[in-house]
Amino acid sequence: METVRIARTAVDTALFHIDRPYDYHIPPGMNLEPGQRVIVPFGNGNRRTEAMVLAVVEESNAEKLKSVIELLDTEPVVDGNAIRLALWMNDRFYCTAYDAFRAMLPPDIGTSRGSKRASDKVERIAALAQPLEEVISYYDALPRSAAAQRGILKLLMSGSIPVAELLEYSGASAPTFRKLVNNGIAVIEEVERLVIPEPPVSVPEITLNAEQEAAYTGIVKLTERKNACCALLKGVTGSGKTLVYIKIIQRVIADGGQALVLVPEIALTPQLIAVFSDYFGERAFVLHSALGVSERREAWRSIRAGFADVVVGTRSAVFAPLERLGVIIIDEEQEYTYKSENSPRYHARDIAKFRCVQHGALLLLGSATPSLETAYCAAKGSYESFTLKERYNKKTLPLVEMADLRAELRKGNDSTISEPLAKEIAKNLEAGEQTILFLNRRGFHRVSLCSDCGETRQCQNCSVPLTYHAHNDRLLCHYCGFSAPREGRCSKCGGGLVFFGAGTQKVVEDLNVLFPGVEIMRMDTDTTGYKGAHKELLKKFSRSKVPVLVGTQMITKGLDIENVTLIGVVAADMMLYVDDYRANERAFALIAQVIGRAGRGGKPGRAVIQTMSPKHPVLLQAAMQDYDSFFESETQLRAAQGYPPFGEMIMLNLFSGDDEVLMRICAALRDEIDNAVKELGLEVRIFGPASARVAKINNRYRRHITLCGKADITTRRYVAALLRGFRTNPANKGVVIYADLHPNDF
DNA sequence: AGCACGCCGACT
DNA sequence: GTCGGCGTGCTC
Repeated sequence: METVRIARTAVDTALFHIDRPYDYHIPPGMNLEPGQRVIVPFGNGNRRTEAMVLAVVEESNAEKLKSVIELLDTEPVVDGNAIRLALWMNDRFYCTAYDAFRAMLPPDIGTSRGSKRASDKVERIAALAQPLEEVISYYDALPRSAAAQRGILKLLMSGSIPVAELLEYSGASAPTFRKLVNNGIAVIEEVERLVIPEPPVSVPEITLNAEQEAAYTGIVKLTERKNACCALLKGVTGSGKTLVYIKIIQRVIADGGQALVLVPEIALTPQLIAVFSDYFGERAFVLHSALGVSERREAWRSIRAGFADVVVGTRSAVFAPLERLGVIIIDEEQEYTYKSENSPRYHARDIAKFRCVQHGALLLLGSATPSLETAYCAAKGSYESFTLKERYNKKTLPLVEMADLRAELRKGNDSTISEPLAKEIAKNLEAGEQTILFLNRRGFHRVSLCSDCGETRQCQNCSVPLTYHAHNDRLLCHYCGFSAPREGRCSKCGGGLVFFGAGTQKVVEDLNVLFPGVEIMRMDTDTTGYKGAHKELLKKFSRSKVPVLVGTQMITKGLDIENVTLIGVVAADMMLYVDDYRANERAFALIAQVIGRAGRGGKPGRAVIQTMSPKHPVLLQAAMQDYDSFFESETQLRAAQGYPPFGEMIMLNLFSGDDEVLMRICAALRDEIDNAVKELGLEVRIFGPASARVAKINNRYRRHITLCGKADITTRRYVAALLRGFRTNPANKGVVIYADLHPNDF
């Protein structure tokens, strides 16, 4: 039987429920390789669609196949490892295979065929224009006097060489070479050239302290194994994690490898970026969102061409096309920015792990407050673990005071600033030292709290706080949908209930009343709208010694100002009592981080934490920066509920313009899932349907159903089949569904 | 999602 | 008789 070569492709417009490899004839004369993009006809109307060639295979019964229309790339834009990664993502993150490729490629890769741009550097390469025998006979026929020509030809016969180098080595003049070209013996080929960057000449030597040295030697041993493995480097800000990173990267490079460094957000880590370019010069590439489309494409091309020793970037940089990966470092690995909220909904850590396995590389996770999942792996020994305890210049822990907001309420103080905090601010104003007030903005939903005992009303099924909804005057659970009428008094002690939700603006107003005439700076997403604003504000705060800075999340990072000796956590409860199983984890990390900012140099730091629950274990643990005991207690809570790391979550998100329809379909879906879970014997709990935290966006209502438990292959296959079936069922018209593994928002 | 095929009502 | 309504079904 006769076989023909066909291209197996991942098609762009194929939506998830019809996504599978599609085969096409390769027209005669077209040279196709896996990893190249093509245009193919797709669907009844044969619409021209982009597709990625996954494989070229021999097929015998290929009569009814359509043909590839056109080749988009002169050479592959992704390699075999990347194709395997994309197929894995397709299986795991409920995205189409093409979605995965899109995430790997620069946004506007365009057609990389023959479109040389003015910005590209062009190099002139000299080559022979005729077969070797012809050249030899020309060479032999040269007169004795033509030494220059002979010199040129000798060099050229051993291979092509840049014109400039040819002239230099042969000692011949440009006109001599020109003559050879005119005689049709040699040619000049213009080749697009990427500038090969040089490492910086003088690299400042790094000296590690004993602790850093121990971590470094341990980690280097892991990279030398050339066997994929994971390690956790635990160390507070200022303990010198970056120095250890640099040393390890230097070592990996010396071994012929490449390093990939991920950071949560480029804008917040300017110092880190600066350090990398100091040490690795032009061989370090930074991929950040501020890069223009063409800059990004150029950087990507240079990296793919092998000119990078180190790539530093945010989440999407995890796909950087490095072929000799020796180590991937994820700094502040617990940060939620590593999870993509759009398809493909991947976590950079998962991608990094997969790539490390492909390359036999080391995955190094760095953090002062690791995610519970990571800490758990380290605790049970599946990750190696290293700790840096000592702080840079031996700074001591700040003195932390708990300000009891219940007492403030009893005193009649309903402002956002408690008396103890006000007193400390006054002290700082007098001493000419600076103060930072931190307010968490995430989760401004209204949680009811008892003003006497500090208790929140928890969901009976999910052990997360119920949130208050004004539209129906009820308390709701965002996990399971449980709802209860709002109570007037605390069920434990009968005390009065208060709701909260304050913004930075209110804090500034209250400060203006307390300290008239004192300059107050505000830093949040409102005041850092444009690019670079964040940096400028920080500079201003540091230079002109503005007495008080009020800010959100963003002040917890990239801030290292000696003169800041007081930190105020304005509303610790707003972090604690969020209806999210990771609330404790986030609260601990944020509070530990922010109070760690107090005091540098000689001056000791102080911190005031304002709360309704001054005895809350998480607050006390954060105040002491005691991660280990936080880990102990939190692990027990998670285990009891089966939440990660003791179970994995898959969230099904559903949208519709019509809430009635959405509710009906969600209820039916839940029944269907219940049955399937029983039938297949899946080890999962089912939550929901519950309305999403932000229940309505752009007039589209959102609800979710969440599976929590063992996300093994059977469960994942079932969810994929469920998604496909949902889309094909006409009863679900008008409702959009997608699935999210390890959602950020549960 | 698109796009075609297909089987019923108001026009030339 | 035929132009076009959008229900149903497939996409190599």
